[in-house]
Amino acid sequence: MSYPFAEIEKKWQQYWEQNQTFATGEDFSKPKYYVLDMFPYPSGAGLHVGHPEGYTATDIIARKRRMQGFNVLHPMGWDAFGLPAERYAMQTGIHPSITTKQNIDNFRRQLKSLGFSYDWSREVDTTSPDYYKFTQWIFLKLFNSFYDTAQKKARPISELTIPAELQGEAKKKERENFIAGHRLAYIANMPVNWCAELGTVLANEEVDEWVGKGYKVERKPMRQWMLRITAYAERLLTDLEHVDWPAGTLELQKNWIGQSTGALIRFDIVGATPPQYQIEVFTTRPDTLYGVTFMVLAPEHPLVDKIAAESAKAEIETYRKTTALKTDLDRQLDAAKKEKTGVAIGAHAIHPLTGEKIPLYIADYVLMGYGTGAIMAVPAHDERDYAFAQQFGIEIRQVVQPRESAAELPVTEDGVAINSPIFEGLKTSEAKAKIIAHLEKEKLGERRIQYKLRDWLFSRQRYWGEPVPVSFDEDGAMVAEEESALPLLLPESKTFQPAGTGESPLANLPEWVNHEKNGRKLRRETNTMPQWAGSSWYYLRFADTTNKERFASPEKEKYWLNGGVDLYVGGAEHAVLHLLYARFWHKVLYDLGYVTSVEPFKKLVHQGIILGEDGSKMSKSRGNVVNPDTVVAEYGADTFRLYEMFMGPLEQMKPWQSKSIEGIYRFLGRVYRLYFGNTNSEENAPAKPTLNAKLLAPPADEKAVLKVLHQTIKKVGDDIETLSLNTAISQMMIFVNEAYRVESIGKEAATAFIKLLAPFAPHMAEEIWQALGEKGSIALAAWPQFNADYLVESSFEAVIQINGKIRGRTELAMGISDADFESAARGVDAVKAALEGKTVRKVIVVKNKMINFVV
RNA sequence: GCCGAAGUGGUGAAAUGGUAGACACGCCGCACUCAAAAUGCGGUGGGGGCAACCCCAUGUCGGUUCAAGUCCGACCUUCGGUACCA
Repeated sequence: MSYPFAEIEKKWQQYWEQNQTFATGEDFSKPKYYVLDMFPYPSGAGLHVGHPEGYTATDIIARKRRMQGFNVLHPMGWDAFGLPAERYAMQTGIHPSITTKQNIDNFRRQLKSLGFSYDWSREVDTTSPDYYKFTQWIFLKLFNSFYDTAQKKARPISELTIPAELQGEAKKKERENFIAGHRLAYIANMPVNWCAELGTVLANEEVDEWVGKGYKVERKPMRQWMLRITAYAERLLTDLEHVDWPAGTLELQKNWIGQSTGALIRFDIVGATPPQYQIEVFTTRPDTLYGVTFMVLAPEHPLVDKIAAESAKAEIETYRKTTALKTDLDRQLDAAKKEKTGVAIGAHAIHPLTGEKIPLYIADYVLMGYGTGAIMAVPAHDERDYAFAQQFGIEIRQVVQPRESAAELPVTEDGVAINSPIFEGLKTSEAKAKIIAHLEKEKLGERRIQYKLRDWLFSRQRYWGEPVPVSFDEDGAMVAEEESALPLLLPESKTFQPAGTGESPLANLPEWVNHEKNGRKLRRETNTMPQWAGSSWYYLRFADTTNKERFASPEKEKYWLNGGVDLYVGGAEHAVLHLLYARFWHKVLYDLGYVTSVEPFKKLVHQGIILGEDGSKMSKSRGNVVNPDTVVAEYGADTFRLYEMFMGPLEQMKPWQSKSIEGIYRFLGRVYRLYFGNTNSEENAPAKPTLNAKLLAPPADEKAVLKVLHQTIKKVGDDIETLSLNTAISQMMIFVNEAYRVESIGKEAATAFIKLLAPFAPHMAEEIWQALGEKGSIALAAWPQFNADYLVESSFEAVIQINGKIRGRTELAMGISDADFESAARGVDAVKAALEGKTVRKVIVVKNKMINFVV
């Protein structure tokens, strides 16, 4: 053993716990720093080495901020609802709350063994009723709010303007439907992935897995809770300007929201006896309107049944059935093959400009969930429409002339409008503007901004989730739980199998489902919330975890969330959903006056994945998983922390290398022996190691020591700010190498250096701090100040280049004038020789660095 | 297909447009040791030369510049995300 880490680490972990070293400061006159990790799902497998990578980085910055005098909020919690615990319960009959608790205990033990400076008194658990009380409370806020499109914000549903024609007792039902249609939480029939054999709905991500096992999954409309995130599409997009996030993540969010500008155009249906039906389409290319030769509706488009010819109805039904059975994978394959299927429905629309009859089709390449679920097809200028037209023998009419006139159809790029009377000869961008103006004038359509973002499917047919606090009376009217009655507890249960009807296991508990309120017989909602719910607001709870009345007191919210979470670190796999959902909830709470910052997470960083030693992803089946417990037992927590930070840039994917851990372990041993002298073997080690007096003696060259010390103070301090922790560690190694070389560095430098090491290797730092005779914990000592004066040098090694190639070097005084620099350079023998007989055309001097002769 | 990130020694990696390879791992050597481990010290991109030194080298090909790993253009490869979004 290179140094007694086990003993040291245990000692200081106990010390921190007993002394509450990391209790969050509550003196609100001090500046705050809120640094947050994405909280883990406490799985049965325990922590793997990927978790502590981000946790160590945040711990280092949290520890530095504390030493800099900030109030630091650095908490940890558990995203503990979720499928694995429920699956396990279905197999074993053991209640998910029991396994969840065991897993949490294990995670907590592992995290504590790594010496993270969390304030453990602020732990949150999404499955605790004290916590999900407020998850349900936020749900009620969503349920009881609507989005005011004029003010562009959410408002209480009680402020919704009810149209005059819906007033009065006779219109009660219509009025309720109107209100329900505006709520931010609403019920809809949405196509979901239904597996009859499993008796449950599957998430998109799960479909492939089960289909692979031979199960049949179909798309089926089912009653679901939805959250109206689409109302926030524009703000979720534009507010990205306010955050400091990785460029790639911003791009992913933007793509996910998927804004496109174009036009909404209305086509009348031919020959309809009243009512006069219309098809609305969205297009980003209104300039191709003259090229429309057919139209396509999504197979499940509601208008199809109303306008289809009798003769086509059988074929339509067959087509609908086959598309319903198609999985997302099938659809992707179809798209790749560029083969199109569809059915002519025997009806026609009228072209709004030419009055021509346009045939109508249904085809599954048109999706009900995007735009209006119907398109105007322009085969000459859209690849999909082109493929369809070719297969069905439909006319292809070119209306855009591209720059390269030889280009083959379909031409999807911009060009000049042709065969288009109203805007003949205009460039695409101008043609778009002109046609939209024309459509608006003639009331045939209007400008439209469309988003890809869909509303958030918020219900799951699961037991292990937050109950939705809404009931239904015998007429189906919705009755929300009173806020004062929350939490609506998840009932005890012995079985966790789905009800088989597509309802959640809660439907098997009639005594819970059926209840009475004011003499009204009510049935509870049996679907539960998705796992995303609890994680969409936990960062707010950390500001005030014990508050029973509110998710957080206004004062604490305002203090800790001022400007949002200062630094949020977690995996890139959450770049879209979790971060989008949390931002959405945050904005709703902002609109309703419950939070004060526009965005929840100011700065975001993703740690890279740690691969197995073989360079592939760690997985049980490959047998390349590294367990942090093993590493801690063998090398200690400080080595583990330092190694993970030394591996490479935080954001980068990188393989685990057991050989390199040895190097870090050796470095920490070197630090230990530097301070405590060479204690050599275990037997010889004194019980209480004494300080290495030689190290603390005044240095022979104090200036040199102070120079490398202050270089290190600067480099380590700056690098922690940019989370370049690998190079911070390199600099500390340089300092230690230098200390070994000079043998004496003096007490001041010895003390300052150990403070720099403290955020990285806190246990050893405490041990040395104590040995140095300092009082209290080093975690609360003042961070060293950098002084540039010590870095000032009197001379530098000048590099002399000729035509950009190095031809010599010479020692020169700092601040030398350009002219002196040049003559000194010309005096160097090698340079003299190289310049012999050549004409110097130009001389470039980089002050205090180098000179380049151009010959 | 589209969007994004990245390609530097045997390996992990450093490098405000200004000395490419800091710091480590590994390897080689030396000291300590009967020996080994541990530890300490030194060397280590490739090629040439006794040497001083010289040449080559940051995925490929071009360009800008006195000067390019870094900026610009095209391409290749790898990894992520996404996918009939009208």
